[in-house]
Amino acid sequence: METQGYTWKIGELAEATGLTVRTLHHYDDIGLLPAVERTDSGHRIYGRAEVHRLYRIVALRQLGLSLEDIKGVLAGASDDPREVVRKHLADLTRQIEL
Amino acid sequence: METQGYTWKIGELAEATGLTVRTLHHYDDIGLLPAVERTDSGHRIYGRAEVHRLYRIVALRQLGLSLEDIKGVLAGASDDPREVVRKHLADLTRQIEL
DNA sequence: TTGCTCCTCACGTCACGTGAGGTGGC
DNA sequence: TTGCTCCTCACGTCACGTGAGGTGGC
Repeated sequence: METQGYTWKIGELAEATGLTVRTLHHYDDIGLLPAVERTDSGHRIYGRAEVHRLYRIVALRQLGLSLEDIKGVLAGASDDPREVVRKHLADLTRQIEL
Repeated sequence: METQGYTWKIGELAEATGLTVRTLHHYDDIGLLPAVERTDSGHRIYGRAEVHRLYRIVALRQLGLSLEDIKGVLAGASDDPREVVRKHLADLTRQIEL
């Protein structure tokens, strides 16, 4: 089965999002954003799904979620992501008010 | 010469700002916010000036400045702090646009 | 062949977190 | 005396940064 549609190399994805290649390596290493495929020479290949996932990662990071928490949000297909973010904000509020 | 007016212990300052005691220890360690005085038993004492300085630190941190840069901004009496922040934002913009 | 981009270690860094073990003031 | 807050090490953590040394495709 071949990868469909347009694909991105890691440098292109970094440029498009303003992240560094190292950051994308890190996201791959911890399983937050694995490359969908590797070329024969080991180069990471990303597809449409990965790009969409990355934009969600960036948005959630912006809200102050840890990478581990983001992984949880994106993994919970049935869980309401809004609930997780709401909980995170509630935690922060509680921390400040204590 | 005695410390004038109301003074804060580190725990009070932490509670008032929502920071942790450890964070204030760290700011003291790196010289970003030294306690104005110590009690005989070594407890840190903060005065009005330190509280004001801390609020500026928190605000600048919010803008994404590193603690080292914040130190620079707060040290430069004659430099225009707005210039530093503007430079920082310009740097970020450039990074994103590159 | 020259550049540019990609790769994998692997140590460094920044801003603290988190005990460990102990002292001090109401 | 009991609690609570404070202290100093000092190692750990999170999210990458930064070379070091090498390969690969246009």
